[in-house]
Amino acid sequence: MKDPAPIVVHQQCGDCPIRHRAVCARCDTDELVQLEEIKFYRSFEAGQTVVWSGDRMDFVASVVTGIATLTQTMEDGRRQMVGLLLPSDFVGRPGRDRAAYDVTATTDLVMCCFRKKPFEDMMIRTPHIGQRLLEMTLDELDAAREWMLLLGRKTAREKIASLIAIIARRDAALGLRGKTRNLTLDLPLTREAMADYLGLTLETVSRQISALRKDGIIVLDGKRHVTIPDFDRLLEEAGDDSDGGFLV
Amino acid sequence: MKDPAPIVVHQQCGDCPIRHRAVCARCDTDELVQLEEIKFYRSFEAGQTVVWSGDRMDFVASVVTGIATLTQTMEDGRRQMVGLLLPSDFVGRPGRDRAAYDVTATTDLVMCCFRKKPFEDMMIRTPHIGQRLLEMTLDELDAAREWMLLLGRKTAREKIASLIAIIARRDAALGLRGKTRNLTLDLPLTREAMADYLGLTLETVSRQISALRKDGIIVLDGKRHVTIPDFDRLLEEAGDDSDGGFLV
DNA sequence: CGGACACTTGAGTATCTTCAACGACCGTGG
DNA sequence: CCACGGTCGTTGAAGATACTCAAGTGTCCG
Repeated sequence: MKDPAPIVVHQQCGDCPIRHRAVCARCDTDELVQLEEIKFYRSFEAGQTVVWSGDRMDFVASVVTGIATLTQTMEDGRRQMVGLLLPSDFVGRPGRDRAAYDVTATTDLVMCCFRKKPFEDMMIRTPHIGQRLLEMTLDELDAAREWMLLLGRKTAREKIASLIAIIARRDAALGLRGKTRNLTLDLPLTREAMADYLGLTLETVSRQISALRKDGIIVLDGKRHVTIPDFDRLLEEAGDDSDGGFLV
Repeated sequence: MKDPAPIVVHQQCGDCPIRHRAVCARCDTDELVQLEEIKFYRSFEAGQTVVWSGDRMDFVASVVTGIATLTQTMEDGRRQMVGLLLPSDFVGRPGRDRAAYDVTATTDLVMCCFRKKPFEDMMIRTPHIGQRLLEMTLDELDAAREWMLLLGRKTAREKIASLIAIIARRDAALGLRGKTRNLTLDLPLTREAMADYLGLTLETVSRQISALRKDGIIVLDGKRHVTIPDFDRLLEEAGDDSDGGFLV
């Protein structure tokens, strides 16, 4: 086993990579000082569980770096991913003391955690936080609803194409963009995790990725590195309205 | 065609049936007075469209009575319902001026609408509204995620059982409850609308309802009226954790 | 009575899953 | 160094589930 990821003891909010996208985005300098009081960092290695569904959770948090997933599991083991958390995304729910989902680090992960009670108190005093959280939650709700369309109505091939398109857009939104055409990205998920996200089996995921590759929609370099020669063509395969390929 | 549903010109918020559940739930008397200034009622007949996806929307609203649906449609006509709006549920998004989904009245419907701009201004002045909206949005997000599990991983039979269970719970939450066992309810949706909700075809919906009836899980009286002899048995069929049959 | 609408049921088929075997990669330990 | 086991991924064959197409029922309403 690798050494545990280093614990970052402290970091100034001003230098934080997610300063302008996270729940604290609208906070002024004074409010940041208050947040610094109640925050602490936690690191997780790829594969580690952050919390289990039903566990007591005495903090809320922002993803600083890395990727985490939210999953639900049925008694017989069927699993569905219900959220993919990228840097700046928020975890936990003010006003609830137990986790509703399993949270798992799929890459090495650093989270900026706030003790729950002080955070809730601060939300009442500090409208900026609640406002930003509302905005982020509404965005997540939109994303969830788009995902419902995918889960309910898209074919396996369309699901895979959609997933790749979504990852491409999110990478772009995080500023990793090069040009719009001949886009390149790394799949941050195993085939199994993709299957859990898409409501498929891992075999079907594998087959459809192979099919998209054979049809020239994507180019694979290794198992995880993907090049998209023609993004519009990918969007067609995804069944999305081809209009803008824009970020939400 | 029937006469249009009567337009309710005005109603005191104090007498409103959703006073304590809607976005205005936490408002004090003074705040209600301000809301009365910017509110108006709109009525729709069963089947009417409230707004089309992409349409300009200069109001946000609460469902007062009746049921509405949010649906998304793909270019080739495939449809997925992404929200079922019951009394007290909120429609529209502050900060966005176009509808993201089709909103349709499935029963006669009365909505309490707020002009968007004044409502947004008031949200800034009145934390109670934003707080309540955040709470409601988080609840909707949880519901959407539960629905993702259903869409991605449940069988047709489980989907139908889940839908019936959810409607039963929502009826109970709205106070239509009798006893917990030998529960009775009306399906507020056509087979087609159920199919759109569940990510199935209407034929599969019909077949699975028949199957649940033959197996004694439900008793049908007409097409829409359902009796549930044993709610726990229904929950088993739904694949849900059988623990509490509780509201959320 | 006839038509529209919501729903049911049947037969054949497509899609995706299940079960199974196998390949590539990687760190470990003899 | 290489064999070993583990994880991750690919591919094939058979089978189950839900879809498509089609016909038909029941009810409401003009």
